[in-house]
Amino acid sequence: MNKTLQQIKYSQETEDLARFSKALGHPTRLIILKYLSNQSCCYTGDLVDILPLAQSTISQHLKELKEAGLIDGEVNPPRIRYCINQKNWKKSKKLFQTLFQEDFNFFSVVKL
Amino acid sequence: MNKTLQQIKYSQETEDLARFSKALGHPTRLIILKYLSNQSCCYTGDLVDILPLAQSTISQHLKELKEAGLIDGEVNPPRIRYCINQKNWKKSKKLFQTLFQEDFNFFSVVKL
DNA sequence: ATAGTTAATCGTAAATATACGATAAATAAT
DNA sequence: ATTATTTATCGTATATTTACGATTAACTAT
Repeated sequence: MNKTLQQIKYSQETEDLARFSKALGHPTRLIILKYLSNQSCCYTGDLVDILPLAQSTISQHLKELKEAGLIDGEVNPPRIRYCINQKNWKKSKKLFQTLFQEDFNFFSVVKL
Repeated sequence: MNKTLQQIKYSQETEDLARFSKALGHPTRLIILKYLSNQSCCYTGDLVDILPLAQSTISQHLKELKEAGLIDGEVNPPRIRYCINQKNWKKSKKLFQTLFQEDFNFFSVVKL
């Protein structure tokens, strides 16, 4: 007797952590984030110089990081200046810390 | 003048962190891991009872967590006992800590 | 006005992920 | 031996991801 349900309602924390994790789930995006957190900010072109990937591909990765909330893009024509979104970066740091805490109460954190 | 290269060689750390992140990048898998880290171990059936998903879907998620190295499955017929792989769990914890460190040297961590 | 620069977006192809039901395998219980 | 239990795997459909080149948009510089 299998259950069928397309949509599950997860807690906000679980959704957030999954979204952040997913964004971190590609080596190229990790490189971008590490670069950003070191340089504080950069332009798309800086990354195009560093990474052996097409400009459009890098732009796509930046879009995903932006949509996950991990970076911001400030228009500075004709370029766009990308920075880490400090608020969400800290938020994701906290969520990961909670996940890896030695002891936590499952039911206080996990709500389906 | 766009670059074209299908395969990029990332550092082992970057690959590992991306693999762990990707595995964490789905709410259902987060729930499973949180449950496991609380219960220490469980069977597939326990998760089928908790999660409103088909048994085959849960089995698939367990497979992904296993392939990422985050859990182990010990055959205990006809059931399979799943536990967190403590070694890799700690490893991923460390990798995330490094990622979120306030200050680190980009070039000491990131090697393309 | 024209040309150059920067970076997003579009169109597309291939691969991967997510979900399901059905089936199979392996064992335990009757 | 037969039946029940547990869980992986198969087949499949749909959605998403990842990559590319080409194009477009927005601005700068000449």
